[in-house]
Amino acid sequence: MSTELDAGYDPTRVEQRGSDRWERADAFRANASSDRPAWTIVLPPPNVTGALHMGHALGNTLQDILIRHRRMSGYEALWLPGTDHAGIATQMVVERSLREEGLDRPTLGRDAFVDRVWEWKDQYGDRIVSQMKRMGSSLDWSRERFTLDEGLSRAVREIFVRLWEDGLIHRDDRLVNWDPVGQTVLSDLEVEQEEEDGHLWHIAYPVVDSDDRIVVATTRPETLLGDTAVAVHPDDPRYTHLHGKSVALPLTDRTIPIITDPEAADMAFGSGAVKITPAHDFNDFETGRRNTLPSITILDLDGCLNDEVPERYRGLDREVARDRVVEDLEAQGFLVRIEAHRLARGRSQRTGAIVEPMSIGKQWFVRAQPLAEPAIAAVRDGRIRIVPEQWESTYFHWMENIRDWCISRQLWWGHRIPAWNCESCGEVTVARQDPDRCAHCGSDAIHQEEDVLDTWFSSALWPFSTLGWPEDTEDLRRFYPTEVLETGFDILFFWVARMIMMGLYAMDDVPFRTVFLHAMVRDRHGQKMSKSVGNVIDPLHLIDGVHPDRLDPRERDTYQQLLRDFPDGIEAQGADALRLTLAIYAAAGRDIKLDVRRVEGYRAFLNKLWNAVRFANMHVGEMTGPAPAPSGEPGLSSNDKWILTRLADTCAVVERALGDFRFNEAAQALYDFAWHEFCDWYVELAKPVLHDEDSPEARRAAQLTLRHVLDSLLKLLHPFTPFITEELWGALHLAERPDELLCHARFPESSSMSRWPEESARVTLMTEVVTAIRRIRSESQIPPGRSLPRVLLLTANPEAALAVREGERFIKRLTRAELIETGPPETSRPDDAATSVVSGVEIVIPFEGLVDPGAERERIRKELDRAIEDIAFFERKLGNPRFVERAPADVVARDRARLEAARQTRSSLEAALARLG
RNA sequence: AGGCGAUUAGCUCAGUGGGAGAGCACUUCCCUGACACGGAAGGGGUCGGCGGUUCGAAUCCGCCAUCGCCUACCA
Repeated sequence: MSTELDAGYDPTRVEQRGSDRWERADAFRANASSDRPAWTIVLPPPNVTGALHMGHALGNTLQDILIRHRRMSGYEALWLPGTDHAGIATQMVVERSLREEGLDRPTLGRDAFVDRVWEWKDQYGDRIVSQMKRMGSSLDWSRERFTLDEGLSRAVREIFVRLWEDGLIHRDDRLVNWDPVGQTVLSDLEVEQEEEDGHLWHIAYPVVDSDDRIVVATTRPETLLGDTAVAVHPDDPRYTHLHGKSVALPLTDRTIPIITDPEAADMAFGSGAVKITPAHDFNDFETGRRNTLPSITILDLDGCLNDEVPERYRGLDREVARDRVVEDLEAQGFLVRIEAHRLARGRSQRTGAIVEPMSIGKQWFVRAQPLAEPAIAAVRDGRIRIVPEQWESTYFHWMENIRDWCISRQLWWGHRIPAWNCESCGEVTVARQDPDRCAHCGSDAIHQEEDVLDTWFSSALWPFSTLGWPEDTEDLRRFYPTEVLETGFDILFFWVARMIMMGLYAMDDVPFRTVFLHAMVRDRHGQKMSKSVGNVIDPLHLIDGVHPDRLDPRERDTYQQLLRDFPDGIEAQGADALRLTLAIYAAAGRDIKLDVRRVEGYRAFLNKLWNAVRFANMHVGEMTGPAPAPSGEPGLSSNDKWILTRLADTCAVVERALGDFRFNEAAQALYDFAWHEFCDWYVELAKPVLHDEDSPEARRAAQLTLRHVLDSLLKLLHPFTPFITEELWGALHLAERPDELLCHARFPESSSMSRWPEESARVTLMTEVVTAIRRIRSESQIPPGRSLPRVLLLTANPEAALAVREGERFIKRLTRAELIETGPPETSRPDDAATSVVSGVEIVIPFEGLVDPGAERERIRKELDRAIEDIAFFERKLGNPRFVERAPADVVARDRARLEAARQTRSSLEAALARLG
């Protein structure tokens, strides 16, 4: 362990050392058999294919702050990591690499393909894991899990069978969302609605046995080929005469009926008539069911038109077919008009493909409503709290209108559905153990369902499957329910809501007590980060630095905005600076517009902290061991008491803020205390004492205060900036045992800290006097090198008098004053002097050739104007009888005191002006 | 269409009932023995607009404007 600290803070070195030290000590392994209360967070498992992005960085930072705080506060803290197999994403990645080898999935076959995915996972799957370690996340890697590992697969199977047995899983042939690129079904949630510019085509359908035509409008003219009816409202007078008739479907030789349906047709919209395509539209599907219409599927799985349509459209992609259909309609006189129209189109979240509503046979669904009811109750009665609270209404709204969850996916990478279809009797057998024969007829002609389960089905079990469920393990008993679930609001429904449903179903207890939803990280202009926009900020670029020349040319597009803002690249800021930035940005309920320059600002803060510890080390370097509060030290000065009091106040703010997920408030309080109170004032005030060999008691008290404050400060900061604090704490030799680590030290408690309000008030007043003198120096342009031969500090207030007398040597030092004279306001003072008043203390600085009288008159007039404004303000306020009557007594008293002070200031300044002539 | 949120210093943001704050940027001065990733001092805001409640409003309520986000089956 090095005692000597480098002159400058180098995050890269510090963080490497910190990681090594924690890893060697196995510092974050939770002990299930300890007698401390358990406190658990499960890490939202990132995709194995993923790379660390700002959302992860933010989530990891906030979770690590919570878990480190609890670990240091006497809890058995477990933060459990793992990754998610990410069905579609991973399968796509591996298929892409196969294509590069000239292979494809079908030729490889299912088993060989799955083997390839596992190979890929073993090779690349730990990228995100090592990136998370770089963030300083204090995860218990000994408990790392993967959604497809053996234990979790058993949990998935068990829950599937239970749900099936309880009638909560069923099969149905409904319209589902088909992703023609991913070649799989998607749940409603995985489809993103996107508004685009499109058209509305008005098409005339000729009525059979009549010269009449009925005009329908559509955004998708090609689906006309699958129409099986035209619907009108039964009460629509325009169409009464057509009830019961049929139309000849253009471009086909089919005739379809005109039906009446009050739900399908809206009289007020367009022509009031609507074409019905049951096989390719969710509404039309329902209309079809209500009216027992046939359903004609016109698309194949690739999104191309199939043999149900006339020959000239077969095999065309739907987009191409659309153009041809429109052309043909126009040529044949069926096209009435075209309007521009905004429409929402569903796109696959994973592949970006336009999703087609279609039927592809029986799919597996979870009946969501029975599971949702207890999940709603858990939030409503407060067993689960959602932070920020505003998300609760969103949660309730979704849960109360929840729809069945389609869980089958036509993929190979995932948990294969544990269901066997019987060729003999057609029944399905769902079983915990792979069956040999059909449970219904005993036939051995059974084969397992080809589909796998939605990845979110396995992640819904994460809070208990990772702890060993369905086995009754020690971990499960000890660490479930978990405490906090921290994630982005964008997966509130995908994941959080489903975990609540599954946790209550499987464990009969909530999976976590608090849901904390963090904001989205955007670029500095508030734009969502995206590769195509080129405004992505990679957390690792901030941590390790980035130089344009070292960027892969292909990555330049992704990071073009960063390269524009920082043409010379960015220096390594370190994980600590990034974490502190994110913590300070993380005000509840607001998006984060990340400005890289702010990271640099917080890195500067850490450099400041580093140097403060270097300073301390020079003066207390010989001391080792714990640094208890020096409350009873005989030499304890008011300055010492002041900083100890401010420490206690800061600690209280941190405690309250962390308990309430107000990370920004806690971090900001520590920043202000460390820099603007400890470094700016205390260290400067302590310097003369530390150098003073003649007052050993005072010197010792200052040394002990310095150590204690830094010890507490490093502890308080540790959850935010773990690396640098661990390093500095080591350098100050504050450990009880040589192998003790800061991450295991005891977090400070404000309740056990002493406060000295009177001494603190005096020190605060002294600092105000110092600032006032410096202001005169600066505004009167007295060169910094010149000392002030004489300064008078005059006050009628005994406490203020005590403060300036007590602080005399410090005021002298900090303002370069050679002589301080104190006294009552009656004291005679020279005519040629600069004057200022602060907190009832009149500051008089004789010119001695240093100050220009004209400029000083100017300066005093400005200060006088402010005093006069103040007097007017408070006179007006206190002159209002209703204010004096109704405002709280302390507010009135305080304003009276302020008025009195302002009047005194005025008379002092007027007198000073008079003396100047 | 509905719901939620935002609008505070040039930029990015804190601040929820008692005289407007931070970081960065800006101006002046200073390489003083922890730190120039620094120090000292300073300039800059009718807190989106209009009404209301209150002794008192950036803060609570209503309306409007602008911008986001999320839900929704409008052909």
